[in-house]
Amino acid sequence: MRWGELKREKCSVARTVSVIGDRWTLLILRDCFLRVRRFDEFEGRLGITRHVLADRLKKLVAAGVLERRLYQARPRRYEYRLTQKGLELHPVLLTLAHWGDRHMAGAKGPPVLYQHGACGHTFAPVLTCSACGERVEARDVRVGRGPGGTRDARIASFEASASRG
Amino acid sequence: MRWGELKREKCSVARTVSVIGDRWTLLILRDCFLRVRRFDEFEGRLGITRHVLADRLKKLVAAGVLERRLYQARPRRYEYRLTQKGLELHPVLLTLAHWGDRHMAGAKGPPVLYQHGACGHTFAPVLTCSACGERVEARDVRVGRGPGGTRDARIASFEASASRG
DNA sequence: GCATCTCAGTTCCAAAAAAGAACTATGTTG
DNA sequence: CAACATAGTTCTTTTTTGGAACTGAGATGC
Repeated sequence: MRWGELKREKCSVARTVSVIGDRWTLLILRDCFLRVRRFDEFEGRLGITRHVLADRLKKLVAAGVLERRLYQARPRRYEYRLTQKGLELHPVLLTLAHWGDRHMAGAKGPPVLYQHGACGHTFAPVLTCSACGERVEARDVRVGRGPGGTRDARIASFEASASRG
Repeated sequence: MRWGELKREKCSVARTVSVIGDRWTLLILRDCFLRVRRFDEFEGRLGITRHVLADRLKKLVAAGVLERRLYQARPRRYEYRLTQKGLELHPVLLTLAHWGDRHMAGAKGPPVLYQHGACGHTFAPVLTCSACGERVEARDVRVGRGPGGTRDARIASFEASASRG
């Protein structure tokens, strides 16, 4: 399977992976959330080749995750900013970072801490259920076929017994 | 930068990406959460080449995300199962899938639905703050240097004003 | 007013990784 | 004994990446 074919898969993970399932893309997005916006700053921070950086930025713009915005007229210079669609990747990056904090950090502890503006506390991200508000555990999630799905031996077709949260 | 160098970066996103930042790896993990465990079933479902599949499984085992377990003695056959470390990637996959549901689904709607066993409802994952329990928004998170971090122009060194949740 | 600098790319070649298909190992089944 | 099953490995071709140099459009320094 090639990159292009992936986005045609009937699976939201596959489709998401077709956009961000690449190590450079994920690191670019990490920096976007740290307010990095310019080509040279991405290059300098990431140690990515200009070639690949240009390619990934182009793909992210095409996917609607970043927008290329003119910030200077003469000479024309562009920067890259997260769109709303891109901003909504925040939970992905945050859970990714949290897993790394838990499982890949050295003896000294996590490299960064996150502070929740609303309450002022340093926090860890917790995934909860939109319906009941309780914490969601891997073992306690059942997967069933949705309206846009096709048959899959691993996915039950439960008659959605319930409302959406 | 090569794959191997990535895990030495002092960033939890980079370190996590060094383990799962690859499209095939993410799709393999998706299937793991659907209880796929055998080489041939991964191959058949994913359309991955055996070569790459063997490589990715080996890396995931080396990273402690999967374990290779003997399930039949003669001939010796192994299957791959999520470890606790691997199970804790569930929030990553769930947020990934949710983003795809919101932004990449076709007109018919999302391909799968998630049911929360505890409450029985179909739900969407919501990221909340471990300290106050409220929803966490991208714009409302500040990043500061943690105990294992080094200087970074983009990361403030806030004197953690608060407890950890 | 020419050389140098800035920033956002593009181009070129060599090296690494992935696709695709066939082959191996170890046994079981008909 | 031939065919089947499962989990890989090996081989060759194609694609992607790394690395470094080059381009273009102006701004700045001397």
